Amino acid sequence: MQLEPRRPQTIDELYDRALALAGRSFAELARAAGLAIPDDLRHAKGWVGQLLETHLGATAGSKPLQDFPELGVELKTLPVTPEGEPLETTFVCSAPLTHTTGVDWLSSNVRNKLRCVLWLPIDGRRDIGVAERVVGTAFFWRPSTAQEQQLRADWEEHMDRIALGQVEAITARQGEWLQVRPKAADGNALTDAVGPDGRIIRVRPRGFYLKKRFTRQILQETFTNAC
DNA sequence: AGATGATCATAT
DNA sequence: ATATGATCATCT
Repeated sequence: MQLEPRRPQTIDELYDRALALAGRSFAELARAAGLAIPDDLRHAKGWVGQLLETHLGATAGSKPLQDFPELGVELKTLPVTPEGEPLETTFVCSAPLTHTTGVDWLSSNVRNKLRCVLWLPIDGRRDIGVAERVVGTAFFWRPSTAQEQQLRADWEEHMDRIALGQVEAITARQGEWLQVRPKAADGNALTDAVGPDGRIIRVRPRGFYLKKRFTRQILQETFTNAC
């Protein structure tokens, strides 16, 4: 296979290219991309995501943009079990801990990131080597009205706590579908946040993550067909 | 076993 | 430190 470094020009082109990856092993994709295959993902957690980005022509780098800005599409890999169950939560974006006045759901990063997602289920089996794992069938998703309400309700609950200086009281157990968890390089990473008395405090950076039950719901509505 | 809290790599 | 890409590893 030839690697396609061009950016896809249309949604259809992106979709076709993503579907063409179904069934392919990470070994062949890595070889085509000229990438070395890690023994495991312990020290290469974002490796699969980057591998797929390369194959689909996404903009590499650290820019705070969607993967395909012209198409308004965000790419997300989703590790799944052989039964099609999500194996991990899905990181969405970092959580703003200061300057939160005025930010509402409609203008939130969470909503904007999730407006249109190209999900790429990937073989998440840890009992086989990375090279042997394969890509699943890609699909486009936009949140339904009901799903957007689920996310909005959780987002508002989290943002209320953050705005009220209760960041440190936030637990990953909170939120039915969307949770807030640490998102940092290590325990030394600190950022500003609003403290209980309204003053600025230093805390571990946090991020919004989709709980498994949310992505499970997406997978089910997508792959459940009437037989 | 599954989820929570912690962590890993890279670029800017 | 912040953004991107996430999974690890410990605890319950």
